[in-house]
Amino acid sequence: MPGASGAALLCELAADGSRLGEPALAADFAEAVARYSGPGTDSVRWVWSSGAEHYPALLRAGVRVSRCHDVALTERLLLARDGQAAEPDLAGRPAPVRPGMISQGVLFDSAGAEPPDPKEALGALLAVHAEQLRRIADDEHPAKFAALVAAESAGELAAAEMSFAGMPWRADLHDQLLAEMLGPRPPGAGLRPARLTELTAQISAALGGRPVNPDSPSQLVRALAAAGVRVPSTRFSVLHEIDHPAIAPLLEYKELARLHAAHGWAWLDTWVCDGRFRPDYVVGGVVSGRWATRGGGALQIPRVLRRAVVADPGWVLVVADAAQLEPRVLAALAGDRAFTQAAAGGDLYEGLATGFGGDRNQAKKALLSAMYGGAGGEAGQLLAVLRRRFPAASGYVEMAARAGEEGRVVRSVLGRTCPPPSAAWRAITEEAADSEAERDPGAGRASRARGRFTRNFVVQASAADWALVLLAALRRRLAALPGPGGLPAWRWDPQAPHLVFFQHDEVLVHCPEPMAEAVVAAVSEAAAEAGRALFGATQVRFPMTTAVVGCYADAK
DNA sequence: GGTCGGGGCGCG
DNA sequence: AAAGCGCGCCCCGACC
Repeated sequence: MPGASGAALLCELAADGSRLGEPALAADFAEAVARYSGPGTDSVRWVWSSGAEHYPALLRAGVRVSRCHDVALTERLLLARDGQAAEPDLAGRPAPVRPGMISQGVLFDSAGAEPPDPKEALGALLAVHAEQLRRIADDEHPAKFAALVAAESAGELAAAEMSFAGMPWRADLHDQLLAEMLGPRPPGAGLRPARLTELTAQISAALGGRPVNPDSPSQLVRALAAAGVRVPSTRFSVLHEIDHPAIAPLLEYKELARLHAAHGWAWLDTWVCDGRFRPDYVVGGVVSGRWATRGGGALQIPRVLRRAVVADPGWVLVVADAAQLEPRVLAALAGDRAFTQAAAGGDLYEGLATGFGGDRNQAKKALLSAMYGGAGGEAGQLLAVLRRRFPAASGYVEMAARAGEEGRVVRSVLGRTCPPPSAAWRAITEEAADSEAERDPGAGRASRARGRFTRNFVVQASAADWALVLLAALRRRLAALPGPGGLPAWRWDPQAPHLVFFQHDEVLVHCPEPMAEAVVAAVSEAAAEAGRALFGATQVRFPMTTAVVGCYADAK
């Protein structure tokens, strides 16, 4: 850590969170962590206010930790469980922060604003931590909730390490791809690439010659109407049905303009440095427990740009994604026998298809409708089939939907809890009405919308639980592989395999080519471990599709 | 000059 | 009658 601010106040704790001995001042936190990391210290778990705040500096000092309890992330899980989900009040003020939380911790930084007394800050942190352990033990399912806390905390470690390592990214290939599609890089920042200018001219010409800004949906709707084409919107699904000379250049424009705006040269300049893209992950940033990222659109990288993700010379990428994760999770959650049978094989939808006259596509559509709350078109009929053939699975999501419609909360398999309904939702849905006819139609709409949310939450959040446990298990197994440099596990080893990307149900490991086989094995062991951690002895399998490639685009 | 909601679309 | 979940990000255009 830079300068004089790398000091830390440390205190050993017992398993119940009580102090063992007096706090000790360490002049160099990284060195202190290293001291606690020798052989026989596998069970050490660092308790700190926030890994996001403290771990990157350790990594820069070449030190990694294997386990931690992240007080900030844990507090958020507990608050959500106890129905205290943050909701901005009418004045837009942020939710209150509990004393001793978040900003104060094991570490103090003399460079910052007037620091709190370190001993007091440490005392507050320890008190919150001990209280968290009690609250976890009080959970309806303490072991599962503790597993969730451990996985969330490990996720923060993995996130910091992935940002530190960075995803290999060839700026030269990215630039080449952009040039092929858009024309050469424009000389100035605000200038449009040649191809977009050409397409804009073609669109305007096809619509009668008056200039039209293809980025403006309202201008497009008007210009199309003037040309005799009436459209309710300008989205792709609407436009691509239409037969008109303006449509082809317009659709091409939309695709390219988006690429240019979201992941074009400006993105490259901002986000890729020294051959690495370093996303800023927000662990648990989505209510379902999925991660988000801050800037960089790391979880929306267009598939075409995977060409630019290339392993270093002598290295490979192990690309692993969970096959049909959400339906498998539903099968295990519901314990549906027939469904579980289908999920015991390789292709889940194929296994379900017998229930739908052998039509795999129909089976898939029915399942997605059940998980998302779709009801329109043929979905209704397919859902009826699903209900008959797989009663426990559809019953499970129907129950979740009903809970949501009634304003209750639902939980993932490890106990992540969805937010309670907003005050506005309650006001709309609880409005008294003398008869169904007088009821505000908005009430039914809001109620059903929340039902779709909770219906999906139980599946999406449980799938996120699974992926998080997978990530934590894989991280641990990778660290245990004998590294080529022979460094101990507590040292960050740039020569060893490491996670570089995580996207909901997919992970990338960058590793020396000779170690690829060991990494692939670690992935499948981690997947099996995640299945056991969530569901015990279920028959449902959670297979990973794994590819060892030089370039991300060559996976699957 | 800024903020903010909507349209649209990338990813899962 | 409404009409499939979760995000982040871009641009536009209305508004202050």
